[in-house]
Amino acid sequence: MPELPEVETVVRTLAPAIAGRRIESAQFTSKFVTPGDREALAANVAGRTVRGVRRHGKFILIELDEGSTLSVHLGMTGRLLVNSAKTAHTYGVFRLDDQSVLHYDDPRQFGRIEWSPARVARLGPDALGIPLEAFLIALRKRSSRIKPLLLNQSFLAGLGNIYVDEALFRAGIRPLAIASRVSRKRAMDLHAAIQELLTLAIAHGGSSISDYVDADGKKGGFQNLHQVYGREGEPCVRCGAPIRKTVVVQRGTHYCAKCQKS
DNA sequence: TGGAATGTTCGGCT
DNA sequence: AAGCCGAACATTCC
Repeated sequence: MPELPEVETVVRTLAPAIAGRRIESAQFTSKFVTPGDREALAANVAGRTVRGVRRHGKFILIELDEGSTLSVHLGMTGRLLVNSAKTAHTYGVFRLDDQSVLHYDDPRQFGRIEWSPARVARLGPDALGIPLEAFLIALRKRSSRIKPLLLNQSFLAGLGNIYVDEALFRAGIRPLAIASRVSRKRAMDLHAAIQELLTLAIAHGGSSISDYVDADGKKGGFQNLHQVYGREGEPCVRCGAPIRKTVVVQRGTHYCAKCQKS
């Protein structure tokens, strides 16, 4: 479910529901989602008050008392839902002091709920708001292919498979182009494309491809505005040529062979 | 039935 | 040493 726009939408819908609330109790029931001592984690969370909810890349950071932070990564199919019905894949339950309940659901269990994990510290700058110059300098230093690089969360945090394909299309760059060899002009276009794309996607509540919903259970609408992702064989919105689909680093990759250059 | 799905990590190799 | 690649994690859906 989750790339930066979806995670941001979850944060925005979650924050008003839980900020200022005291967590009466927590319960975790998946050894994958909550590795290690689940009961200790639950005990640590219980009794604390939610000071705020933030995001870095695809991580949701729930700030608790005394500067402590609970991090939630939604993986592929994770959901944080306020006052939803429990399902067969509910692996986290938070009871709040206003009698509301926050559920963490995740069929594939690729998501993680952890206490200030080290991997948050290893994240690169957030994709939304990275300064142009910093982006240009970082790109010039890398000899790897542009798509894998943009998917690398320690390089840039927040983009995933959908938004990388969409951003590269908007900037006219092939997914396999070498990062350091992208012209300054196209690199500037890519930076602008990423900012515009993420901003627009957030305004539409994110993309609901299969089962993404926000904390209130509402779907996003940005999937209707995708220009290449999920449009294999359909005409390019710019030139009319059919959108192609290949595999790059084990991920489905969509692009227009005519509009995107190496 | 096999393959693909919005993600990340790890081991092995170069 | 850094970077690339494939496999693995668990489940659902077509």
